[in-house]
Amino acid sequence: MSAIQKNIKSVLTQLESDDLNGISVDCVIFGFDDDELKVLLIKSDMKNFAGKWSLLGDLIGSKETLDQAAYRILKERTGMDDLYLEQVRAFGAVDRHPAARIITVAYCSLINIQHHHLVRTDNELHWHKVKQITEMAFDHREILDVCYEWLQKRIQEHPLGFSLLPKKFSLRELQNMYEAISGVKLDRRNFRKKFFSMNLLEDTGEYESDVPHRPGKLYHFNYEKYQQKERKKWFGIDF
Amino acid sequence: MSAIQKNIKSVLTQLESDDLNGISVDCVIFGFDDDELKVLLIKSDMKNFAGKWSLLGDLIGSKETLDQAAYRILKERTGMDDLYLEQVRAFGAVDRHPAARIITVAYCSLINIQHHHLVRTDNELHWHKVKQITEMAFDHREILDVCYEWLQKRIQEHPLGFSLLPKKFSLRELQNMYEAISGVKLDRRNFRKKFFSMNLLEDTGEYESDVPHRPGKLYHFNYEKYQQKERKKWFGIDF
DNA sequence: GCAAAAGTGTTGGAAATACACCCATGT
DNA sequence: ACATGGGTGTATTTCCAACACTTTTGC
Repeated sequence: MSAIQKNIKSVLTQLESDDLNGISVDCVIFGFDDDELKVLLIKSDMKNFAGKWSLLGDLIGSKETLDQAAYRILKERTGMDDLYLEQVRAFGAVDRHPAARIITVAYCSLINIQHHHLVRTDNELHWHKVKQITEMAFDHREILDVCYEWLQKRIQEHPLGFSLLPKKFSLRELQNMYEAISGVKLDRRNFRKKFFSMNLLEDTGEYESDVPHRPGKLYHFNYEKYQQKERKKWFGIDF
Repeated sequence: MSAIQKNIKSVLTQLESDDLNGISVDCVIFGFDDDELKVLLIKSDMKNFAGKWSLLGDLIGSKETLDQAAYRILKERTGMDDLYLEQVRAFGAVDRHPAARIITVAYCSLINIQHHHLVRTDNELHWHKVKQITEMAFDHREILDVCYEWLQKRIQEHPLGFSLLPKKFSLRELQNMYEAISGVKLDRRNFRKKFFSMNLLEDTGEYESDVPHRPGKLYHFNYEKYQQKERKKWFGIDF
């Protein structure tokens, strides 16, 4: 066996060994429309999962960070690059992908469905009602579940939910969004009190139009003011 | 060029391509001793980081899940396999590892330093005070910071802090642990009220010994009771 | 007896909850 | 005129924060 052959054997062995695995990024892209939480899915093009719905994902490039890969996937599909995006966690079951050992890092993204048009609509890219989704390809159902629970928790402690709404929104829309995501009905007056007391909603002076009732005021969320606000460090033990 | 050589070239090309990356798991193992939060580190054996401290990590095997890899690393170093362990998140900066493109998944683990003896103490495995750590190898300082913030938040909403204490502990120890991790001084009476009102601490009937003052009662945390307790779903918007 | 921490209740203020009526608009 | 949701205030309750003295043990 020649030296180069030995060298090559070593490389091939490495490939089978513990050292190398594939890594992908999967994006759970949530939208809010018609008072319901939706998620953007495509039809899987793998034989094993023919007809099943799948998250938007791709293998990560060797020259891009995880965040960059996630933004790239979003941009490819939505054409937008200013979306809210955050890593949730990695999923590493051995047999989660039938073709190879692929570990995936799940990202959660929030998008305003109205402001947005899908760029590539191949593979039947569609919005699906989160509540109505049943079976999915790979372990994507588990990933979706984890991301949905992450979102339910996260909207309570961080103002990311505004990314689901238009820049200018009514308090009703805001409340519907919170109710749809959390699954909890909230008192309208207390909800308003809560948000007004934060001093982060600014009156745009505009009103809803095309509603068959008294139009509500439109507000926008002042994110800069939120950033400058000092966070309280300790919230208190509660479990 | 022979067929095998072509094949090999293709494999080598793949190695350089976007498809394959290395994946590791790094464990941030916290302990609590002498009223201070500590973390378990080893001296890096990489030339680039000679003398710098490093988290406990390893490449993931092709037949093990991420969680299994993390438990394996813990077991190898501590000899224990019933530790609290939870994934925090993945880190994927392109140049975070000087030798290759390695993405790592960070896990946070909590251990009671007393109940435990280090099995392999090579590479100067040692406990370090979290507050006194400065420079570290790779991006491990960032990982540690993220995990520490994760811990500060997590102990408020989940009873994982008990893993840092002996099975039987005094309320003083419990409070010291919370104060050390959060960096916030708490009122002793209110702290007691809080924990007693949960009905999850059980009086063991035993008392501290070898303390130069009135000994305190020892309690243990009833985790089963905690599990059975129904969680309240909605905590309220607060940001 | 002295040092050092254990143990224990009350009170005032803030925040969360529950709740009902009039108003503006489109049809 | 009527149907629909917008907009508003108050009373009650619950939770949190502040605060001081007596008790028990080791030395």
